[in-house]
Amino acid sequence: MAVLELVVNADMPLRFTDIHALSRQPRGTLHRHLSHLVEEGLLFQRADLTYEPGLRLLSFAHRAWSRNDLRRIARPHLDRLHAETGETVHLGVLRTTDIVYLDKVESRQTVRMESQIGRVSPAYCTGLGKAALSVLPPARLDASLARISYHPFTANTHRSRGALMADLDRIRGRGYAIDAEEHEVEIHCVAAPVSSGDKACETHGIVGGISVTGPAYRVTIRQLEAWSGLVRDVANSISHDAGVGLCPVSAPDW
Amino acid sequence: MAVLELVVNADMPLRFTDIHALSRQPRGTLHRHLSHLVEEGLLFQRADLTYEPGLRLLSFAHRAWSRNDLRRIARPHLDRLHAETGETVHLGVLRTTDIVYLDKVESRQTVRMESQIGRVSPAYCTGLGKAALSVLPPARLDASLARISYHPFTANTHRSRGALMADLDRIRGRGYAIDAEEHEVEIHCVAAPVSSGDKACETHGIVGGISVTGPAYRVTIRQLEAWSGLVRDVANSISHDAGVGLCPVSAPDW
DNA sequence: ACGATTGTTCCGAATATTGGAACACAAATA
DNA sequence: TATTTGTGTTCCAATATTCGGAACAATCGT
Repeated sequence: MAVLELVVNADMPLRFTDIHALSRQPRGTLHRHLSHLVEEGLLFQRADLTYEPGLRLLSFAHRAWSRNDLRRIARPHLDRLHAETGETVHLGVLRTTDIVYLDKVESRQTVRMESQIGRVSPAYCTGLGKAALSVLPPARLDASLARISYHPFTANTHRSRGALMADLDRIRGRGYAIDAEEHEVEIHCVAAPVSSGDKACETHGIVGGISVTGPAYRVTIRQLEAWSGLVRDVANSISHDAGVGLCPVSAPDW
Repeated sequence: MAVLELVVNADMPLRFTDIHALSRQPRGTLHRHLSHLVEEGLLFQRADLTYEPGLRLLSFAHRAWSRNDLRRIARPHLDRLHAETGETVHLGVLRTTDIVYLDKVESRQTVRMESQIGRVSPAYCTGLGKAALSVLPPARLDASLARISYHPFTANTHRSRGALMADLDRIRGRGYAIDAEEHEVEIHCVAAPVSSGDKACETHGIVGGISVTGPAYRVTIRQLEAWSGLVRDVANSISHDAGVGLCPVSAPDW
């Protein structure tokens, strides 16, 4: 898995020696690992002997995405939110320290829609991420915070656990999070947490959020706060629907 | 991997016992496998103890898709083909016996675009699949054909290796494939093969295709044949670009 | 032509996986 | 309430697999 992650996250096809240098595994072992991954279709070996992500990853994701309950439940709400704001709307889910984008409704189709789905962004400096962190039970929050490294993407990015915690307290109080160019410059965002399943359960249970994002020149902080109530309400609707649709012991159909 | 495939391809979250029955592995072994898959984020265990595809699959696919060379190269050509025909255009790649959809340009945005990417369809009864099979070197073609089971999706679906082979011969002769309701009723399609990399190489080298698809009432067989030359030419352009862009020993940038 | 680099194969030693059986818990049944 | 059935989890010795150093080709650079 470490090898797969390494090759997939690279920015270009890697040769055997490149992977060898990065993974620090013995050559014999590494070679066998790569062969297995290629056999399984998780990696693809090109004619020039470089390795790149395999097609099977795509089909896995297609199944994962098209089946996803939260996404299915949230979709009409996202559409509504987009209709009322006119800006880009995201749905994301927390995965330890990162947010994975599950769905998107875009104002203009200039940037291709699916290009964002499956993308991963740090939780501590995005609206979605901070909203999700704010509703995490203490145990899981600690586990996440312990693994964060505070990379300063912009001048506004939180630089310490303390700063993040203070922000999370504010977010818990208001029920929504604001990202004012913390991850990308010229980008503003307002987000609210979505939690599926029973909150009673400390370990399981999906935590995520929805957000409205736009360029800073058009979407001012004032505008974000005007939308904040709406975003929070829509997020609550999704949480509610997700709680209701909580798979009631459904048996497989065979 | 067999367990992962099983859970991902199911139509609903599976319980431990369901997977046990399907996989025929001893309970101890299966339990450990599932635990490992959950640890790795490839599966997710819900509060009701059922298993569903994990989020990590999405992020893997995002990387795989956004980096994919063939897709990047083909995109402008697909746009051109769509502009000239006005119908849905697909790009797909052959994976042993199946076609994996890599990209899509749709006439109307009614059906969501990304819903198809990563989807898998049988090669022997789709235009894309037959086009790809038609340019496969004999060794690889045999390997693929040996693993096909001829499920009759419609009245027009090929039912035997012989029928498929005869069709492939025609396709080789003309340079394009026609799918007249072989996979789905009321759906017509014309496709042409794309082969990236050096054809000299027998084992490596990507084989795929592009297609124009539409409802049978609007896109008649006559219409398909009118488009066939265009589709073939665009496919050749993509093959050419892919051959040129054939990664010339590029070193990683670190 | 020569050494350096790269990809691949081999095989005994070390290790992790296997799977049957026992365990814990719940829900259903008597 | 006692008993049974079903379900998820843990344990551990036998076993099969992986590990990784070293040898082997093939290619590249000079």
